[in-house]
Amino acid sequence: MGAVSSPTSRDLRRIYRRLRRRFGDAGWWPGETPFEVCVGAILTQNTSWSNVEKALSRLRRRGLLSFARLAALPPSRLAPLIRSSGYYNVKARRVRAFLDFLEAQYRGRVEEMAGEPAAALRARLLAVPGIGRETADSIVLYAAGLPLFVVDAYTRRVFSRLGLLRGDEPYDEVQRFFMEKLRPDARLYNDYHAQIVLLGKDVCRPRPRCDRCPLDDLCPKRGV
DNA sequence: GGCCAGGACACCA
DNA sequence: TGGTGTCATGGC
Repeated sequence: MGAVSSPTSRDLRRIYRRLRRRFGDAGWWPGETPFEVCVGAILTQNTSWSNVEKALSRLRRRGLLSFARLAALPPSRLAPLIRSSGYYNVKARRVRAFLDFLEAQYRGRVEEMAGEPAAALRARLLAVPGIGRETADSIVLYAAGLPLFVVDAYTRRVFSRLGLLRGDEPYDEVQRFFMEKLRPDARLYNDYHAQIVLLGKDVCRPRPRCDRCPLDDLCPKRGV
């Protein structure tokens, strides 16, 4: 149920190879440290990355992109610094909640999160207010390096364009769609999702311009 | 000036 | 359980 058609793991690998051919090794999450990845994952909620990058750069310039420095900052002082990322009051509180969690559970060290199973870490993160499925999975995969496939707006858009998803399936269902077909490999999940985002940014816009899409012959919307 | 962007959550029926 | 409103900036 859910998927419009029933692609096999071979289909997903074929799409991946096609994307790799176009974009190369994405080697991707735009963050310089695992800690930055966590902060970025929260700031990018429903926000374009360019706006997030402005906020991260601001924090970086002030030397605030570390647990110790950021934890010393109350949300009321963090909020204006992340203004460009939108929803800044909400996000300041969410960053704070994450920092409290990180301190309580992992002594403030993101690296220590990698020491437990992906599913267990995900469940813990989901208990943090302001961290939902996508943000939790982004942290698990891109900061902790554990194998969970990240589902985001790009994932839904690209694969619904391909006719392989409706696009409105529940998050966990879309995640299973990928994880049941791909081997549990964090590097694969990382790069696959990165490729999807690159394609989504590049051609699979809401108003599609599919003329340059490397998946043309797979895409029912070709020529739209 | 309107639309869109790598969500999460409270509230309501 | 599903639908809706809220949070907000910046680029095009």
